[in-house]
Amino acid sequence: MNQSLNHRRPLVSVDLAIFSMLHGDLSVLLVKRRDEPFDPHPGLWTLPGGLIDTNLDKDLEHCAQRRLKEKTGVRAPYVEQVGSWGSASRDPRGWSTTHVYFSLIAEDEASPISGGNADELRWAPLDGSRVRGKLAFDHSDLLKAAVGRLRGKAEYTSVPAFLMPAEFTLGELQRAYEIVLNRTLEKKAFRTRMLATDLLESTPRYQEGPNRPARLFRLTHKRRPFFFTRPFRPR
Amino acid sequence: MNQSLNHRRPLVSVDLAIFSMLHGDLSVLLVKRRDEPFDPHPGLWTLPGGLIDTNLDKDLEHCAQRRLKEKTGVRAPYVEQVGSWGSASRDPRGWSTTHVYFSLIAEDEASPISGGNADELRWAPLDGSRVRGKLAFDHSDLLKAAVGRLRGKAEYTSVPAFLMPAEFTLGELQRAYEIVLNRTLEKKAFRTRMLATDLLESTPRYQEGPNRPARLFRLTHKRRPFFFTRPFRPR
DNA sequence: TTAATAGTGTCTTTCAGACACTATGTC
DNA sequence: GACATAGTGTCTGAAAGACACTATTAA
Repeated sequence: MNQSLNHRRPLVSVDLAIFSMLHGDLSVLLVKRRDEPFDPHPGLWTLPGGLIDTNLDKDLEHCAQRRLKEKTGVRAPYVEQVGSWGSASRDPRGWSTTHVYFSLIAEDEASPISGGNADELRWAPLDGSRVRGKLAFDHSDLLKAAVGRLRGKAEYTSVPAFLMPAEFTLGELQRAYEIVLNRTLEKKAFRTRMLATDLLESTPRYQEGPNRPARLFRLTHKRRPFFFTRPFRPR
Repeated sequence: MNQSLNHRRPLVSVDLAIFSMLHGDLSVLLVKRRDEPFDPHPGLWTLPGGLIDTNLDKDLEHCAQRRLKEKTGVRAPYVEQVGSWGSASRDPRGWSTTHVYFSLIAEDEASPISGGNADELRWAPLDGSRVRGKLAFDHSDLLKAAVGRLRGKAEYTSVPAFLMPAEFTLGELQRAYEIVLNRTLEKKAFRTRMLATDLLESTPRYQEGPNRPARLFRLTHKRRPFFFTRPFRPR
């Protein structure tokens, strides 16, 4: 037998940074680790995920979708791989690797968290690239990378549109971008940019309010995000 | 003991797409698999890489650098993670994952391939995102993703500059971009863009030729690539 | 001189930014 | 009417594109 196959094999897991926009905050879903004797970091919060199950999962994407469904009960409109991490030290149980995905869930899909198992779940609002409190393992780093990717994509793609509920106004979409980017954007430029894509379609409905009603839009059935030719002006 | 630790562990490897510009072709370094009894795909070519050695490697980056050094004998000026792949079917020996990195080697560093072990190595010129001939495992897909990343980065970053030798002319740099992007670029726009960065510094030397000598430039000691505010115009 | 590539001047085009303006609802 | 937010008209500005022009070498 080939000697290299006898190398000690690392642990392999998939972790998810599942984002949603809740009460005006970009938030990420966290799971509390159970208090069990041989578990490292019992009681600490982590990104949802876990070891690959070589019987259940046919590939990494599939594993990510399975975990997502398990925690949120929904199929996310957008999932993207952020990257992978692996080292001898990130998990006290030994050499381990993780494949990190981020996904965006619409605000109105985000509430029914659970999905079957009784893990303790919590939506944590982001403060910059961090949440309050310490995360287990290197999950703060993973989260930071995922938030960085989302912010980066917000500069020049339509990715944040996947945070929106079924119907939404351009004002709401702009606010979502502003929260992700943590800066204000110019209204006209934003609207022109968004309407130039083939991603939004106008509905015949309006959102009523204490002032002029706003046109409701919905996403067309494009799966892929739109890439703008220029980023928003940095400040 | 936690049951999940008893899951069968996947194989974990790191693979590298090492690019260089050779004789006017963007080329990638390949290794020939040895003809051994239990090895899958004996005699086929693959991207260099291999299983993580949990004794030697402290993390994935370190493993990538070690493999790179092993094959090329040089430390690449640029290494970037492309992503990770994993499935039950990509390796006949069982569930396996790989972490893919791409790196750029200057033309004048690329010749002394070897580095200690006597693997059969070859620089294969790229035709689109492929090389002539079949690669083992899913390495054609990994290569395609790595080439796609390099091309993508060429649109709006200075990344291809890391393909250049110690001193080079702006014309040579433009040709490198044109080969990577597989289209011509407008000279003035290209020069203005490149000189607006703080990446190039003028040397007092010129490259002599059968016509007007061209100023030689070198890279400043910036490690990070420069991100331009707009991509080159798509065609 | 010619051939060839290096390098520039300058006008056009594109699209984001700024910002004032109008529109339309509730109260 | 006031107020608030929706939505537009239009000028400015920054950087790329086009392309003709000049510069400098060898032969």
